[in-house]
Amino acid sequence: MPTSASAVPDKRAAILETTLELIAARGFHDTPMSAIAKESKVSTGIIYHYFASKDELILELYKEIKYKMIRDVLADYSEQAPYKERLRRLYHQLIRYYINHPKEANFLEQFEHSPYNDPNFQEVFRDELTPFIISFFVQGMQEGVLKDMRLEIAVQLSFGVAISLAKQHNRGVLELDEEIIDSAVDASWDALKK
Amino acid sequence: MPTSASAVPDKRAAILETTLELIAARGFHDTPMSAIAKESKVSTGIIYHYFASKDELILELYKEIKYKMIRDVLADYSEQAPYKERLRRLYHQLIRYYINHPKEANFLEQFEHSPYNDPNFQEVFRDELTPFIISFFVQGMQEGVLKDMRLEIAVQLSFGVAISLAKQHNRGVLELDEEIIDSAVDASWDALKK
Amino acid sequence: MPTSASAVPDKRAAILETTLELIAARGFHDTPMSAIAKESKVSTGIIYHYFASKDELILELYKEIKYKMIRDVLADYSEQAPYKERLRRLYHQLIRYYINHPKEANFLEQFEHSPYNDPNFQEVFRDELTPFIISFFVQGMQEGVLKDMRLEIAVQLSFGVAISLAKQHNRGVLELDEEIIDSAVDASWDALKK
Amino acid sequence: MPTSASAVPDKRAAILETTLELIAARGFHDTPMSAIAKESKVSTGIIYHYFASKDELILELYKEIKYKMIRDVLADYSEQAPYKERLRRLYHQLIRYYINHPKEANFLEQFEHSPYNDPNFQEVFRDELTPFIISFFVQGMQEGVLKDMRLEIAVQLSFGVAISLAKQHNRGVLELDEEIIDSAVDASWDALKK
DNA sequence: AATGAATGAGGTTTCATTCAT
DNA sequence: GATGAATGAAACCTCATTCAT
Repeated sequence: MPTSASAVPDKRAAILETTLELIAARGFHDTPMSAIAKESKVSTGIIYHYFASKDELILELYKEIKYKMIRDVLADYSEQAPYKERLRRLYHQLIRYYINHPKEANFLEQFEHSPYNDPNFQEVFRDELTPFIISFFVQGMQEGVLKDMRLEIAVQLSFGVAISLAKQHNRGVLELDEEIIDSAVDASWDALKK
Repeated sequence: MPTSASAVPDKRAAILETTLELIAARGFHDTPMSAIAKESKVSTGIIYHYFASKDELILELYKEIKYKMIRDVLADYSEQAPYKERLRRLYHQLIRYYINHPKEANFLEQFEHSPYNDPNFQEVFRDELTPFIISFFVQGMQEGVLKDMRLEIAVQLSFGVAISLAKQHNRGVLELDEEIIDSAVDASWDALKK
Repeated sequence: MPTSASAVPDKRAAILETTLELIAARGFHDTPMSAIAKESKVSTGIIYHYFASKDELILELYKEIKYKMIRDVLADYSEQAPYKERLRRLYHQLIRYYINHPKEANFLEQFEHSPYNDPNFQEVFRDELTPFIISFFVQGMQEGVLKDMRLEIAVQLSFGVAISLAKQHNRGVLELDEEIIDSAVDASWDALKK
Repeated sequence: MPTSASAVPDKRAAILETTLELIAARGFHDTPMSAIAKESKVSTGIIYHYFASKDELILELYKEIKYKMIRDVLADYSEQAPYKERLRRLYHQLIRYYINHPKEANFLEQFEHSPYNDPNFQEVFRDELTPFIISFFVQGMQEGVLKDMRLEIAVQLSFGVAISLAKQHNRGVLELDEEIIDSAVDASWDALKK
């Protein structure tokens, strides 16, 4: 009998962790609930105590990972630094997160390119990153340091590129280091700056 | 009794077309063979006459679409034009293909972010686009018109951005036109050029 | 609410029993899992909870029946009786088992003449009857009461004949009684004795 | 275009031969018509030109093999030889056939222990061996050279044993030679003779 | 005679979910 | 909270048979 709170195994967390691992390794279509239960060392029944359905479990996992990622990436952001430096830090943070959390990165990619990521869901889902990014680029344009261009283009030329590079690093087809990342930042900067 | 070739119902093609439509609309995990058969107006059995398994069907569909895309995108490419113009044309062709073939684009995205796209498969798969793109950027750097940078970075700053924009257009979150595309080309060009 | 153990429906046992009945009546190739499920009054799914596959189910059934048969046949065996008497008792017990368990007998015959009975399986399968029979005949030869002959020949001249006769009885082409069995024992004895 | 009769491939014979091979190797339940067609290098359709159904094909194969076996076994039978010698020759011939035709032997065993061998079929099937064997033993008893016993017992003590030994030889668990066979004949003879 | 594409019922197995304990 | 036996619809795939050519 456990006598301290910490001795209670947090089944909910174990289920989420296992789900992440299995989907990262085998994909949505090869991750049955039975495998999640077995790997988590819980019964199938208890999963339905914590999550209404498999879809709810996956959606919940997505939310938690996405929020954690946003928190991480924005952690050391400072309004004080010069604009390009702020871009550089975000760029690095984004890549760092993807590289340090390959399973999470893989899951996010799979999710966002699958039918789970339907419009209804994204409407309900409160993403705090998008408004931040919008204001980041709007601010740069208003300050006259960035070209006037569609925000979507600016995002892809910077963070979109960062994510693509991190994905290639995780796949093992491109070895990133600080220098290479900085060269990408510089090139992106050339694309964005007035 | 029809005697023309067009009267021959090409079941194999019908199956591939239906598979594309269903996966684009509903995703891998919601596209059973029974639905493909019904929608194609063929029996389930005949699918296995043309394709050894569901996986084979999906892999074959991927190959056919990818090859067609490559052919389309490279169709009007000309070595004669100045370098930036050649980039611009590829950029536009890529976007045009994605916009004119939203189902194919969607399928490619889903496939390439799913476990179907495992290393074993890509090793066997003969992609003719990658070598072309490599030589395109290597040439630009050797001519001194492009910055020296990792090819992967150059690719993302140009074609990666193009694809991302086309995807957003197809999702309805960004309305692309020639002018906007050209502004993206210009920004990419600033990123790449020496 | 029933509280006795007998109220617990032993689905595993029901599945095995039904499988035996159906295969005895209709053969391997006409005994689908769906029929086993329906006849056992269980869902198809639960069969796979107890048995990994149809083959596993059949193999398991074979093992259980074979072990039970061996136990039954050897039940009243006594080292005390004279040699011929011991032979006679084994002969009778074997026939009795086959006659009293026609479904089991039929299943064993079908199994042992089918590809299920491949060498790999028999190697793993621990048959306790074979070593017993070997020592039974070796002992008889060492005591000088039996002719020296290959064990396989001795086995067929006695127990092989017993089984064949029991099978014919079960098929209704030969009505066995104690007297007829004893006449077979006597003839077998003439074949074996020195 | 074939110009001689011998150039015409005898598809019917090829189908029967392939069926024999496949069933001997893989069993009834793993020998689909498609495999028979492929291995025979004919179309599936043509099988139905020669045989009304799969069951007909198998029944026909059984008949042909059984008749050939009977012809072979009885080939050198002579009423002239002394009784025990006649028994010995039949014994050897039976074993020789089984050993020289392992696929046929295997097929016969599988067939006769499967539901294909139902009473309706055996009633229609004109087996010329059974009447021969009956008269062989009846004659021996009438001549006073054999014990009076049920014919079924006599059959098993002689030919039943012979077949069992041949089967064991084919399975590789018992190496038969003339001497061993003769020792079995002698033992059987002791069982049968008055 | 011969082909082999085509059918579709039915085979084995999986899996999200429920529920008695 | 927790278990895991149980359900049954539905998944993928097979296969005997047919039929237009």
